[in-house]
Amino acid sequence: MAQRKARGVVTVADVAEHAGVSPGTVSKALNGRGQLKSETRQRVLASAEKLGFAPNLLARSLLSGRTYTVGVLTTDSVGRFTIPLLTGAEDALGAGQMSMLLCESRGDAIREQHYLRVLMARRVDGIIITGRSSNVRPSLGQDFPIPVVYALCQSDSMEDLSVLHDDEKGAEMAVNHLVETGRSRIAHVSGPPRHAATQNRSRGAATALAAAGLSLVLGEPLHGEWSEAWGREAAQRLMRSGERFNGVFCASDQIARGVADGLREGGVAVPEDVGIVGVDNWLPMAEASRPPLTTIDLNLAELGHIAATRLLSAIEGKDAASGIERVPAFLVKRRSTEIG
Amino acid sequence: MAQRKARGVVTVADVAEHAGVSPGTVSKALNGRGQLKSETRQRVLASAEKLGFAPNLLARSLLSGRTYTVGVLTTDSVGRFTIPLLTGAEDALGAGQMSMLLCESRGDAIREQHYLRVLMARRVDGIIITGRSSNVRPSLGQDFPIPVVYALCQSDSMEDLSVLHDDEKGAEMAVNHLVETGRSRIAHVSGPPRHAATQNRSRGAATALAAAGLSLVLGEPLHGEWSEAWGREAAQRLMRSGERFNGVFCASDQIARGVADGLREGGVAVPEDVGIVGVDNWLPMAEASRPPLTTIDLNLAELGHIAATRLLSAIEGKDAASGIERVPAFLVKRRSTEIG
DNA sequence: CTGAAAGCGCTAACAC
DNA sequence: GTGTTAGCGCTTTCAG
Repeated sequence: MAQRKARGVVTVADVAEHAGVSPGTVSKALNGRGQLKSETRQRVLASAEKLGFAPNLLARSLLSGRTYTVGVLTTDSVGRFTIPLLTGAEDALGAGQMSMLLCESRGDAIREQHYLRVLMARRVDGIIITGRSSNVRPSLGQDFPIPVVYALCQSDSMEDLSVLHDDEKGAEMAVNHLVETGRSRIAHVSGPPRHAATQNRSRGAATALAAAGLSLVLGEPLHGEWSEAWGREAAQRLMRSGERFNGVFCASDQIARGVADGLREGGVAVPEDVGIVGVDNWLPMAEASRPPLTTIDLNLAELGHIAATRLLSAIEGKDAASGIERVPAFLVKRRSTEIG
Repeated sequence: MAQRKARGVVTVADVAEHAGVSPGTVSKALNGRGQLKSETRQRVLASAEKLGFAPNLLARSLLSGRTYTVGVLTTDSVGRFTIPLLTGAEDALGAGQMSMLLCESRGDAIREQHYLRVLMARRVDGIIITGRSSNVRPSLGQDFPIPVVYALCQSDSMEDLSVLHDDEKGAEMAVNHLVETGRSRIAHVSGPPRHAATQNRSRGAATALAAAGLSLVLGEPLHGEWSEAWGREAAQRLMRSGERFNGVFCASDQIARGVADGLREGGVAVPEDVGIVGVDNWLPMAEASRPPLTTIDLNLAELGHIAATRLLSAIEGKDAASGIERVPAFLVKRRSTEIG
């Protein structure tokens, strides 16, 4: 090798020499293992400090078989939904001194295979697979050699653990809140019908309405894109339909904001005439909306935290959970549903 | 160690045995080094394939002194601005088979120190420091043992390389575009005065106006928060000022959107009466705005790509660049400045 | 209580 | 052409 004794790389041997002990002793002193005279331990610690010793984790990992690293593989590119998830995961992992190796496969299967190989070669202790495609994705399989947790996206195998947000219960909370604030004629403006999120939110809305003895204005959800433009168009349709309505549950904050704008510009007062609830608690939308939006927060940071925690358990050989774990959403109240 | 021969961990020794050769030969065959009979090479490759051999990168790194890993340390938490940057960095790194270890220090100096220690212990080949605080941040120092590049945030030492977006030139492009589309009475609605971004954008606007022989409507930029609400308020102020104006350069898309809403609701037509340009090309804002916003894209993915590329050069011992490298912004035209 | 020695998985000299 | 050996930096028996 060209680089012998590269700049400043202090090893246990160096510390040992400086402290006048053997490398084995240094190891014991630094890791608090074995029986050492406390004076020796102090001397070693002092030497280590003085030389600026930083243990080489690679060497340790080679020996222990653990890298204290988890791979995070995002199937689509890192986006708005992945960020809080990463933050939550880091919280859970950081406490266990684990690090995150980040890979974006961008929906490309070839890339995904590549990254999986890389992560295995790097001997990560476990993998979090994430990605927004809230529709089901193929499992890595049961004989994948290390623990895997799916976060925010669902594996097609129930042997795997998928940690998911709770669209359905979230939608129920939204509708219940509209009902509790006195709205009885509720419409539902949603996203593209093929998305799992759309379907789950519609189902939750239906459940809550049924429980309240109500039914959806127009009988059906209105489907469109996840955009403000669609929200505005939906507002037009509602106003033109001739149906009376005093509440709208929107499947995203973008849609909700569009609906709020559409209604206001059509002369309908929010929240006085109509209450609106969105989903996402995406602050730039929810807070900038006129009025600011009451919305369902899907609790993605918590989701990331839980996914990481479950992965850690599996890595440590504890009962590996499986199936689907749903993380409860919560309601954030703002002006769009205020009464009085 | 508890776990001897953990599940499925195939080593060169296993491959060697299976192929009836020595470990050294396996290494040569797999890495295309040395002189081997091609038949032997084939046999080894076949065995490796069959056993599902995946080389342990840790062992290789321990030997070579390189981990093919870079640490990415975000000073504030990962946000909207960090995402494209990460994507760009990954593009550049992935090509070189490097992986990214992600650490969020969240603006906490203790955490930052901790993560730096971790990254050093993991023997990363280099570090990208990023974070949105576009004001200057303290350098890690010249005797930091591995290469460091600052991306999106500026080091206080000119010995370091800071890769930054180009607020000033971007602002010039914005104002020039307004001028080229026939606007001569241009106002500037900006963010908080203490932010570097605010100052740089104002400076660029002033330069471009001076070059066109124009001066700012109201003489001064209007300062407020980075929000739509501020944009709406600024629109009111402009309309009430009695000054004539036909162009507004806004220092963010959020502000620009607020201005567009404020003007429209005040009976001013955009783009017919007034052209608007924003900054960020933040699609959920720029495209949802009515009308959609012409805006300056700060090219953050490219910024990430460049930062990673420069880091790779430094790691490979090439001329380590220093000082400030500005990544050119570009203009994205949408309806808010359309003419005819 | 401390030192010596072996070995994690791999690669690079140097023999043969 | 291929095998053997040594060693990357660390931890962990096992002697002493």
